[in-house]
Amino acid sequence: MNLKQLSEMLGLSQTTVSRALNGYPEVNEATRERVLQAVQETGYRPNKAAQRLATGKAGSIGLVMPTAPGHYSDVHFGEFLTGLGEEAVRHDFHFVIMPSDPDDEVAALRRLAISGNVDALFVAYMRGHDPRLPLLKSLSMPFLVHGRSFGTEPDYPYLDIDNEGAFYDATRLLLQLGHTRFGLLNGPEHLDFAIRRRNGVVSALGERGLTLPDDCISHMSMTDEHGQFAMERFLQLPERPTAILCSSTVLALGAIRAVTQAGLKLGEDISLIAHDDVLPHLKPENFSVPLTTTRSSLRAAGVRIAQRLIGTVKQDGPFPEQELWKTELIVRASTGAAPR
Amino acid sequence: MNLKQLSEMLGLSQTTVSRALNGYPEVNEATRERVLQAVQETGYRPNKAAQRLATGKAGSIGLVMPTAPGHYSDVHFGEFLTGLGEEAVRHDFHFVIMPSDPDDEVAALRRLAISGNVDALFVAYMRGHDPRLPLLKSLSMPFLVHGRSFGTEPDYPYLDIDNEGAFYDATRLLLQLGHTRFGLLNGPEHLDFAIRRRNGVVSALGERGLTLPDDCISHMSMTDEHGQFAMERFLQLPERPTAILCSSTVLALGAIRAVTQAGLKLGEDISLIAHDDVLPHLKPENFSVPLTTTRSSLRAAGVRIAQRLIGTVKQDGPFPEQELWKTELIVRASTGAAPR
DNA sequence: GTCTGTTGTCAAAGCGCTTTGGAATTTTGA
DNA sequence: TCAAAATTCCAAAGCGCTTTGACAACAGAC
Repeated sequence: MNLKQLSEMLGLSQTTVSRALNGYPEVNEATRERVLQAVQETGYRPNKAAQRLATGKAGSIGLVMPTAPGHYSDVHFGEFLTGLGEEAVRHDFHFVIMPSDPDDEVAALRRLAISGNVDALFVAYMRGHDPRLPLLKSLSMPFLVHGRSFGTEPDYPYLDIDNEGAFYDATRLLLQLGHTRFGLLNGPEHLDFAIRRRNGVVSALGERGLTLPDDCISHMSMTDEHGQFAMERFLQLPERPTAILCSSTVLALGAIRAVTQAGLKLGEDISLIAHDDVLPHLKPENFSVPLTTTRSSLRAAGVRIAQRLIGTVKQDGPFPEQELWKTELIVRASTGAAPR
Repeated sequence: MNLKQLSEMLGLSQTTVSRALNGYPEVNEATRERVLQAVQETGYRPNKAAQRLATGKAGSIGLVMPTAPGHYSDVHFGEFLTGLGEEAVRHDFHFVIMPSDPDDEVAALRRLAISGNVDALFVAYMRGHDPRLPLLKSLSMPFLVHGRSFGTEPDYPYLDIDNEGAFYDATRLLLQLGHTRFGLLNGPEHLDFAIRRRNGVVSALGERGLTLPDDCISHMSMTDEHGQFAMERFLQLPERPTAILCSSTVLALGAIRAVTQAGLKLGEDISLIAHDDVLPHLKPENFSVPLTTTRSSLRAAGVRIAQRLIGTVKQDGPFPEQELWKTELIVRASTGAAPR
């Protein structure tokens, strides 16, 4: 069943039927009703390829999925993708995913762009001085980045959370509780959010004349395994930290295991604040000691990004080019006064 | 730059240029060279939408990605996807991914099929009596399943590994080593592979007149967390098992942590065999006690599945409809004679 | 010299949709 | 009442590719 057949059936021209379906105003409401009715009955669905050819819009957004030997396809990515997906489905958009070795992302992104299969691009896992940015800017295709790229002029559309502010505030809270020795369990060193979070901590400490020693910073991909391992190292330091900042509740999971196994009490011997991406299977309030967190929903970010991207493609805009979301600092039981 | 312009530039017809590019035999080699040369210079790329419209092929395969509240987007899925991706890139195919709540997969699959964006469908995470199978069969679109569906007539194209055989063999090995009390750390109960693996164990035990008590079977999603937790429970049983079968090296990671923390020695007090999907970040030979495993590369399965699916779409076939891969049983240090 | 077969090329007909530029028809305003 | 404006619809021209059917051009066979 195609447009031609449908329109013949209705005794209308293809034009009118097409317009009725696409919500153009110049078609009589009664006629539109009749068309919609017929669509229901016949199960007509416009041919996507033809639509694409005629409109030049693919109805899809492309993204490169980092996945390669050694790369942990992590829960955070899945959660974010869910948000994107939720919104995409609503607009009958879809994703084209190009899996790629993280070292080859620029090339993968270019392939995706010139493949002609996507209207817009999305990138995440931003690094400092990210090499994908120049490519994206040169591509004359809408794009949106999740996060930012430290060290690059912020003249591109992004959605980010205030990582620096979040960790600055968290650090301040711990300082107010009397802590002086800090540890930071962070994401991979080259990633933008990790850089900014560290800066937040360092800057809050600096205001009190404190520093964050190198052996109290640990960069790693964010699995609970790594969290445990890194925390164990912290605990063996001669002057072990009493206050821990943690880039993910997943890391915190492991870190807390280490704390418990060392016979220490969370919230008493060790205070910990984790960033909470609102992963549905890992609620900070369900930890044996409920976790103090900085919160910002990764899924909500996914939804918003899909909205903006799809809006741009459909020219529904205008959307703000750049958004910086504040995080919430939620105090629970994992933070307490510094032990003396 | 489009076909028309290119052909005018070359003084050839669109037909000839098109044929030259698509490898038709009826075009002079010299002409073909000339065309290829021009393509190089101009950077001409055929418009995908037009190709799709003309050929009716989208050049893409669709899959539903389970991702929802409570669903762990696990490493196994990422690893498999990488294999699919590797092969897809080679053929200039791409994926269309529809994220979906696992409870809504049938609907998601249907949406994907009728979206007109894909030539073929792929499904994984098969369950017993999987409700997607009837849908797929009714859809008149090529599809391929990874795994099988226990309890459904196997009259659909699949690629699976011999899960039952793998766990049967592994159990036999442990029996030969003198073990009599077994534990099984398995994947989610409703999934096909988990069912078959359990059957393999039960059947090998049955031959010796042994059984697998209910409290020695644990079904869970395959994270190391869960592995640790389940193993801890096993260790507290009055008659604790000495031989453990484990559905993933990820589970094994946690299980071994539990074993170690209980002060037991792997390969002496407890023997363990895990199934190894060849996850690049988790090599069984690098475990503190190298792991005895049944091995089958998930990524290789991805590659093969992409091959078959793409081949089917391009009518390159014929491919065998159904493939059952044997696993390798590789003995390392985590298995030893039963303690007495 | 005609006839059959090959080989290399082309014009033109789709593929199924959107959109442009009117053309009918009805409503409005004076 | 009639011209102008608004409303509703249509025919036809693309979008950029593949593929069908036909046609020159040339070779070798008779």
